[in-house]
Amino acid sequence: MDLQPPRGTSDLLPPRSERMLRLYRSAGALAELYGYAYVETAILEPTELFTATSGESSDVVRKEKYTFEDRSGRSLTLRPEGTAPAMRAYLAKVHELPPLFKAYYIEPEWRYGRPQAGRLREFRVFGVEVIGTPDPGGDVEVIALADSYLRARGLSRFNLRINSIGDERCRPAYGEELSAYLEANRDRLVDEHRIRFQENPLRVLDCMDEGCVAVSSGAPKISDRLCDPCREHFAGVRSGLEGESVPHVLDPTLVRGLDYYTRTAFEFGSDELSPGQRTVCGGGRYDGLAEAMGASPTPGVGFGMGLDRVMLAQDGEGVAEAVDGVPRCFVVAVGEAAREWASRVVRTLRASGISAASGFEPRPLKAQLRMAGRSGAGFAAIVGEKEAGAGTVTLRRLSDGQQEELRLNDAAAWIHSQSETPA
RNA sequence: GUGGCCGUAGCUCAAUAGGUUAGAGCACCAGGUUGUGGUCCUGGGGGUUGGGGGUUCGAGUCCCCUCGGUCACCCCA
Repeated sequence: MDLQPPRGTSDLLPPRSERMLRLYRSAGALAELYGYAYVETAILEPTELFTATSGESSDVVRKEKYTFEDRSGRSLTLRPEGTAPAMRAYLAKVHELPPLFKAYYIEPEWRYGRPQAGRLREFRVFGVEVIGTPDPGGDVEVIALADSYLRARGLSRFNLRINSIGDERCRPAYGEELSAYLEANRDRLVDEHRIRFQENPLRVLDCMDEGCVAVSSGAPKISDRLCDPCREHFAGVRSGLEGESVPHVLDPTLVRGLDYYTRTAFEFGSDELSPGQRTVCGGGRYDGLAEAMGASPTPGVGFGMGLDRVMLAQDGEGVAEAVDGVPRCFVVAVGEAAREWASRVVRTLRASGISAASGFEPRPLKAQLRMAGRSGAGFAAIVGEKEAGAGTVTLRRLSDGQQEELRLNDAAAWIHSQSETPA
């Protein structure tokens, strides 16, 4: 039997699983500090939710859908992104929720494609959404939150690019102008775009093909064509970021891959990752999303952050996150007669707030001590016939071998009094 | 999804131009030390060479398919 997880998925085991849990917990803590509520949505959605919102021309819908039919013939899709499900869930319960709804989630998402490092079919995402306000303050807050999170996770070698891609008032006109321009220069575009630009001309702008780049550089810029409200909104976002001291650069070629985005688009990229997948966090405003689902207009802004990539960026920057899940004290039982007392020791330590573990099996003392050392524990509690008879426990500091025999009731206090950093 | 590279013990690797029972280090287990780990010594377990098929007297080595990883592209988290 093949023990590998399915292609493009990954198992997480210590220490990486511990680090990932750290990323989850710190994400939750930060989001809650900003006043965001935790939400969960179904991992499966009707396929239509994504085709109707992301857009038929988006890559997610065209070739990355993880789609199958259930037993009743319904087409279901493993969510490739979190915003549409979050908005769907919000709209379904809109009357029970506050008009300004700030939500965060930590969830797996799926995209079907050829996997490589930092690009998985199943990947872990920390996302936040501010639903119910068109104010640039919302944009600024989610961006500042992402920036703050990355820095708190020890990262510094990343940058933030932002752009405004307009809204339904100014984008269509710009799109036509851009289309006309691309049409006139189509012979210089890469093959794939000669046809495709008609579906969504904005897409050509972030193409890395030499010819496309050359054409893009001479193309009309959306920033020069924004309608007044969009221009004002974007100015608000930028000055807000200045006010929050969030470093960023304007990138007129930045376009989001999903159709529902309006106005603000942004991406955080890590210098530690391969150029092709350096994006660690992407997001933007989606004031048209609710309408795409047939609901009344509801503005929103948010981001999705790829935590697998955040961890890779940490690897690249040499960030060492503290590891949990290691017992403070490893209890060693010598001989059958001491086993009962040993489990009493384990219970007592735990009741005093000291994480304690044992090896379960009656192995030789040296083997158990080896296990204690391997476990990463700071201390070993040696319990044999002698201790069992005397109601004591021998505590050994594993960093230097110093040890002391104490009454069980004094053991926890003694460990607490020791240095917090066992070697 | 397109193209390239890679795949030998848990890990890192070795195995002359196809040639006998596929080796080593680390890790793991046991003993030396019947109550003291991380050092040392001795011994031990562990591989259908990713899987399948083919060529050959003979395949880890050559060919095909397949699975997986990886890099670039597409695109993004």
